[in-house]
Amino acid sequence: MEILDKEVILKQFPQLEQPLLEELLKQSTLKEVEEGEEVMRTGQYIKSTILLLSGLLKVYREDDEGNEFLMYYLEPGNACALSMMCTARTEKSQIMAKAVAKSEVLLVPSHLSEMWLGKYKSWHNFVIASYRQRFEELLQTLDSIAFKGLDERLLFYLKRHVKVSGKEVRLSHQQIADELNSSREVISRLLKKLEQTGAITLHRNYIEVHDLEIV
Amino acid sequence: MEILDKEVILKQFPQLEQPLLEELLKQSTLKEVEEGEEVMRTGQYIKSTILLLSGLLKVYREDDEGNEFLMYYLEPGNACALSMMCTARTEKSQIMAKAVAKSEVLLVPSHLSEMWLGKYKSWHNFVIASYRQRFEELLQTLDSIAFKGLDERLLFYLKRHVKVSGKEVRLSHQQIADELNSSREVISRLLKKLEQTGAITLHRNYIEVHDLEIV
DNA sequence: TCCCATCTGTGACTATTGTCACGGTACGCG
DNA sequence: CGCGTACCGTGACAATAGTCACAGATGGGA
Repeated sequence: MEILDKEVILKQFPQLEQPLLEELLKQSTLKEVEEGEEVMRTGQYIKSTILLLSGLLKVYREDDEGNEFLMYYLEPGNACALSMMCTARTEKSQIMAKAVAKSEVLLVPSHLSEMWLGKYKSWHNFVIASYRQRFEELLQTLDSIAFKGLDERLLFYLKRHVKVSGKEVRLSHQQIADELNSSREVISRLLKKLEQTGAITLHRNYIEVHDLEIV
Repeated sequence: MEILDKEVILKQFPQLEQPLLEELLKQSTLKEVEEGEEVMRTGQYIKSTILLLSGLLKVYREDDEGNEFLMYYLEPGNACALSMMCTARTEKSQIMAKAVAKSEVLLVPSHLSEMWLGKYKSWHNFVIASYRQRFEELLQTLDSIAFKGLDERLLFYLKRHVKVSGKEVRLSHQQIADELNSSREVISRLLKKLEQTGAITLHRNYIEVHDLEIV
């Protein structure tokens, strides 16, 4: 645990009121997580709200057979309000959060987070807004799975990835297939088609995105 | 708007504290909805939290082309905390709540609901618990769509329906197909297979469920 | 009672997605 | 610089789900 730099927090969470920030500094834990490291898993003992200071997290679902699919990304300034919500069940499927890049997170113990809901209006608003945003994103994911074919889902996936990490998508076809719960060959084929339209260019281990709207 | 029977509310929501119940009686609106009537639609002007007193609601997603899929059911004693969450967007997809049977709902204006979060501990707990439950159910639906074939999804659907409305499932194949965002013929075929295992018996406009666990 | 609207069953065909097999390519490391 | 490992491309085939066409069943009014 390091000394928290108040300015860093302030910059990411300008909407939080002063006294709340003071408490945040005193009561929360800063944690650095490496790329690929697991940040949260539903049903774990420690329940905290997670505030992302830097880096990038992906939140995804994993079933009992190791299948997974991406729910959404968390960017700096976002909170994973989910963690407040998750009961300590040890059931089959789980929600996982993993660092996509080296990240810094702030862990707020659940009891504090709950208390602050009443104590600090700005916290209350922040948590509600977080929920709202995450929920909307989850619904978009849900829609694309329920209503769309794999080709459109791939497009949706790429757009989202571009939004959080830029036009150089450094992923193998296998990784994409995993996050869409599909198979490598199928993704390769679809990507090839996309390349033929001129929307992207394929390279080893990364995809250069030109324009995904033209498709 | 009728005179609210305090005892009815009390029975459905025993976990709420006395002064809160008083306020509920004064400030909320009772509404009767007929079978098939729409109770909520995201993006509508009036934002309220919905408490279900009697009957049964289904909450589902509908996209711009009229496709739909069932998210979950709401039973008496449940709240649709979602309505607090839904911004007034007029986007493509929507969350809808519709009465499956004649129902009575209590509408709590959003600003009160939010205020009570701080004022009444029991309300806070109730809302959080509602979220949690609905969210878990939504995730189950999500799982079944993402990871399972249509046969398993149908089973899951039937089980859930049995849980809320008993072993006589009064639905046409077409209705089931709609709620699973599939087509009638496919559902008919799968149901036929289920009948052959002895799990169900098919009739016109209703399905007699014997045992869905044996499959 | 008879007729029509609705519901159900089924075969044939198509489209999409997943699986298998295999060959080629690029990169990193000794 | 060559060798191995991971990555990518592709054809053939299988499985699942959606579509079309049509026939038969059923039940509720006129």
